[in-house]
Amino acid sequence: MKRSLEHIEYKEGTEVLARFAKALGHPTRIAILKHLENQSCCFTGDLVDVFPLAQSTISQHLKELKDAGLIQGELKPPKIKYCINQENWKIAKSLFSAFFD
Amino acid sequence: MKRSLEHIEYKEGTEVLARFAKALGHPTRIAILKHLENQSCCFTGDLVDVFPLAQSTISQHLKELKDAGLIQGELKPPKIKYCINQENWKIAKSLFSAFFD
DNA sequence: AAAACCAATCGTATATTTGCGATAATAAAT
DNA sequence: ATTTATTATCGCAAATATACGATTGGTTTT
Repeated sequence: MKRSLEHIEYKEGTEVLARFAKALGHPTRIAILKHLENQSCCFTGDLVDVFPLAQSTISQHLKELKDAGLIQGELKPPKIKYCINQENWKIAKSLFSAFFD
Repeated sequence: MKRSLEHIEYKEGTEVLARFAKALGHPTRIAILKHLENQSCCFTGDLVDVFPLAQSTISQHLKELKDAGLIQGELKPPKIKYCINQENWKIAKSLFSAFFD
């Protein structure tokens, strides 16, 4: 990809916002988050039932959202309960609303 | 990529929101939009001076933003003046703010 | 200890994105 | 008509993303 060697310096918050936006940049992930907002929490299996996608694919999307900090997983063996990460959600919310004036 | 043949049906607004988010999913594009918000408008060349990226790379990012509907280009030969597409900006703003409760 | 359940991860294939230099396109100025 | 200025597009290479089936890793139940 021929990336410039040194890292570009962006203004405060720019990269964080882009990171959140990137995680939101797929309709399935938006749908998962909407689902979580309604249900407050849910298990991976619930989503596999809702979306016509393989379990591994759902799991991958959940990982993306988790890596971006938008959700968190709580162990409820043998399941995992996913919820919105309220702390980061607030940050995302404020970054987006600041961005849009 | 082994995509499912038929298109998944998402709720109203989900794909539009994901489309906007995807366009915002790169720090350079966030920075370009921030720049446009400050300057109100600018030329491709201005951005090439601001960012340590090749002209073709900047042009590509502008194309992405234009395709997503977030900006629009006005011909000011031989330059092109880019501005935020206020109409779609409002839509994006309201979709994001609705999404974040 | 074995079987069952659930979710993550691995391996793979394909598509898309990101970046660059080089080239083309368009319009203005000479 | 040629040159100049500005931006878009092409072609390439490398990185990421998306999707799947198969496998693995935990935990509970039998």
